[in-house]
Amino acid sequence: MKDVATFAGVSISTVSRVLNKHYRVDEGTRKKVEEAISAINYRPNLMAQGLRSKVSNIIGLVVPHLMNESFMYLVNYVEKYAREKGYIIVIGNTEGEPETEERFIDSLLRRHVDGIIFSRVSDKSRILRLIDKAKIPAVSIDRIFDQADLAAVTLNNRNAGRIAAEYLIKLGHSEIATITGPLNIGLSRDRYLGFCEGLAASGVRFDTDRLFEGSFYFESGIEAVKTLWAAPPYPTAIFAQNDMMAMGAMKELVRRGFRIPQDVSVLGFDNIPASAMMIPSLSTISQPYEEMARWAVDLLIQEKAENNQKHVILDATLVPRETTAAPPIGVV
Amino acid sequence: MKDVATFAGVSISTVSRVLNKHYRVDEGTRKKVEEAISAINYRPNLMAQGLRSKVSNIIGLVVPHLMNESFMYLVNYVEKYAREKGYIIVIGNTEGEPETEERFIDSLLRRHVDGIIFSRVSDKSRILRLIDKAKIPAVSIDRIFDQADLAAVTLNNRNAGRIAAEYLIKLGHSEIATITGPLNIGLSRDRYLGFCEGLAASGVRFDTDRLFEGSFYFESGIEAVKTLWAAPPYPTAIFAQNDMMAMGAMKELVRRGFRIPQDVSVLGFDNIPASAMMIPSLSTISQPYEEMARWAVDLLIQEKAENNQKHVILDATLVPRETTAAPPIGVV
DNA sequence: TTGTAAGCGTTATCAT
DNA sequence: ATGATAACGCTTACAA
Repeated sequence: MKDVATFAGVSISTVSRVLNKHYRVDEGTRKKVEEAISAINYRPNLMAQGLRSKVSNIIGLVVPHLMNESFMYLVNYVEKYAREKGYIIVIGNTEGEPETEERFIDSLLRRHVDGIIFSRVSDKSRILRLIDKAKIPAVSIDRIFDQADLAAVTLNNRNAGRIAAEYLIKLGHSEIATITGPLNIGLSRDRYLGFCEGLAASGVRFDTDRLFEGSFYFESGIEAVKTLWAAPPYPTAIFAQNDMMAMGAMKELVRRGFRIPQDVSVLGFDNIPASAMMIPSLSTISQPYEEMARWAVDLLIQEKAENNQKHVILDATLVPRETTAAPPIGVV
Repeated sequence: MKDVATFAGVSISTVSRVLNKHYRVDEGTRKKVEEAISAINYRPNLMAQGLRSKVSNIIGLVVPHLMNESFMYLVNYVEKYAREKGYIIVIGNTEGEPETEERFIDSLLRRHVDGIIFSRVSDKSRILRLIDKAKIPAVSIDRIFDQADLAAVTLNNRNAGRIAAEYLIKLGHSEIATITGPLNIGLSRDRYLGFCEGLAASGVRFDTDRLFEGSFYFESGIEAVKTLWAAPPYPTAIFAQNDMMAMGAMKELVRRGFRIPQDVSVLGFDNIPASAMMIPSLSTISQPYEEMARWAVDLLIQEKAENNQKHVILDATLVPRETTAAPPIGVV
């Protein structure tokens, strides 16, 4: 910068002023400085800028997993919208470990990032307190925190569960099983709750024999079918709270000789890319990932100005494909 | 930091000294300073540290796509190893656009990141010159650049192609088709070349009628089968250069009434999570993503010290699953 | 409109 | 062993 100044025959403050627009600078000197800048090929040092002006143009993104399609969607779209707004993303995979989580957040705070977006932070983590104390804007995805005044964007999981139940019932099913995520996670409980409500609304009673608490992993879909299909009467449809478990269920159902969807209908959740590639392609409930990411970024940026607690709830949509159909005749 | 100093009754240089170990500081004062630090809950400002000491502990990771399982693997493992080494990752999705690419690299340089890892940078991009001029350590994944003295880690794609051919031949196939990636990409050509060599080594001649140049997307797998199965004699096996195209091919083959693997064997490439979940599960060639990421990070860090051109070539491995079997009797 | 100078929070070079 | 102090590259009153 000093070089630019001497090259252009002005002081460094003038250089700074042409760099930061909205300063009144003589057209002539502006020209000279701009020429000097491109002649020297000067690039401002963002660390120094950040140190002085207290903005880093960095957003931290904290996720519990990376090898998982739904988080991949999140990372993809958050990066995209952040980039459009002039921010860069530093990403932290906490691997579910509260300690890793804390270390990462601490690193973000020491770097004075402009904001933090996190998804499914662990229950026992103290990061809320850290963030609160640092007074850094933050947005939570997939989970609401009453205590902190923290923006959040979540899916209407309860309604999504209803949608699943209503769809399966409309197809004619009444013997419906479900594989949930871990029930100590709020969104699993919500989806389950909505699912039961949806059944009840049509007068179908749900028996907990038809419930399997999974782990969101492929294998638990297999386990679920082993348990739920242990003895007749068999369900004619199954709703899994994510696509990977649905695929596990399909795998085991096919292994046992059931045809999908003629004998059993399978409905997933998440609409991961693989769901469209399955044979038959998997019917599923789709989350509006792109919209969620956009809201997260917008809330983060806006929150800096206003500071009002905001909570955005978005709705899931049904994506009917090939794994769902009417139940076999004579079974109902 | 000033606060810590006054609290402990010492000067800020002493505080700095206890922060940066390997300085000789009196045990007593060290104690006092450490107490002050935790009393005030002081956290060093990494921006200031970076400005002064010229290290940021940031690694930039540049990829052309994010919504793609193989890049997801890369991001996951690079983040993991970088974290273990004390670095954070800022991620940039260039979406294949040279301009986005350049803007991102420029932003990294202005932030004085400690290194840049990039995968499949576009041909016409000028980022090599940018990186070279900035003298920032960088490593390229999936591609070698002769011009720049740049570390690289690549897959032995040629050998991977051979492995595919040899496996299919060993199963008894001789009518083998292949779906490549875009042939203007080096790794597609290498896989194709190795594949042909593998066939030739067993005296099987490859006819370009059996070649379909795909795009690495699902749809091009479907297109490939439409073209390759337009008229008899039909291939009894097909090797796709990634799993998504293999799945597309499966989809279309099943639609046409072929059984997999009884009528047609399908072999993919990448070993994405979905490949194990397919029904039948997809045989594939696996890339050592974790090892590649570890090498990339190691090369980046080490390169700072030494500065010798390094190039690591890793080998793929066969993952036989359910979509490959002997060809149907009477066809051979 | 432009220049001077102080300061952002560190580290490193001097002295002491 | 510790303390002043300059410097890193930038922004911003304040002065001119």
